[in-house]
Amino acid sequence: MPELPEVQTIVSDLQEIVGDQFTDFFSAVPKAIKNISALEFGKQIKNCKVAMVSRLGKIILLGLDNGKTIAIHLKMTGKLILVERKTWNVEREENARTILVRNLPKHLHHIFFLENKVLKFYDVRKFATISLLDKDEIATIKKNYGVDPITDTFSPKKFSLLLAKGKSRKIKEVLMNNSLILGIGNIYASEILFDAKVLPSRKTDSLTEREIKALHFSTRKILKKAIRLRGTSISDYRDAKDKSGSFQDHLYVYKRNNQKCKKCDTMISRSVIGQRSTFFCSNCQK
DNA sequence: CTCGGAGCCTGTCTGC
DNA sequence: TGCAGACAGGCTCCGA
Repeated sequence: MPELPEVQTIVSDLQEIVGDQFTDFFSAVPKAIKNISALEFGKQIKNCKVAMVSRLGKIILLGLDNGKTIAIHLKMTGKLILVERKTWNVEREENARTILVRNLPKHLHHIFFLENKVLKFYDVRKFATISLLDKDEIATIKKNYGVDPITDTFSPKKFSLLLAKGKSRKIKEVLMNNSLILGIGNIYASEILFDAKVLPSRKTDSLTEREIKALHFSTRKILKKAIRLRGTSISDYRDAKDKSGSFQDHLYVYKRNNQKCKKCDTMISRSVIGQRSTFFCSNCQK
């Protein structure tokens, strides 16, 4: 579901829980908790304060005051919704738990109770994961991860080097490869390629200097615009306040196959690259 | 090593 | 109306 702009939006919303303290944790789908049992996870985070909320690629990181970090990956359909604690209209934890467990809404799989807030974790397809990591484990993930495209480290020169590492693979696969560039998923890959006027099936080693520059520029432009618009809500993405983003109104190609290109009236095409649907304008993109 | 394909899950939509 | 099949925002694992 969420790509970099959506995760970034959620991370901004979650700044509200910095300084707040976990009081309880409930999981209806314990399998989603990866490196530890749900019970142990709950025990370990109990009474910990949230020291910081950040993002590593598409992974949401809740840094705790005991040095550990809760790492949440929303995958396709994960949703984090933050509500005021008083919304539950109960005074005691036990009451909240009982009421919740008895009337658990569909797809609400995990609940983080904090002193002032409740963080609800929904996930239709059960792909999303939660882990509790120490500093070394975070470092290992970082080591295998590429560059974050909205940071200054992502220079045109750096981008060229990454493309060279991508060898003769298709440009869309390289854009979506997290060991090279972080956070670009299926929606933004198609949109970036349209903006840069490059066909998704082009091999990286066939790209001209000018096209590489355009791709670098469009990557930042599209991602930043999407962050400004608080993400793309195609079906079920919502931010942590349960509101839709609005980038879906600015899509040029994604899921617009058999509709006219907004720039040249050519029909938008769909193909499959790396098992993923790919959308492009065969006239605008070369 | 790289690559393509299956798999994880559930829901929705399409076409027969 | 029913039902099978395709498809969905991500990523990992497996075998060739």
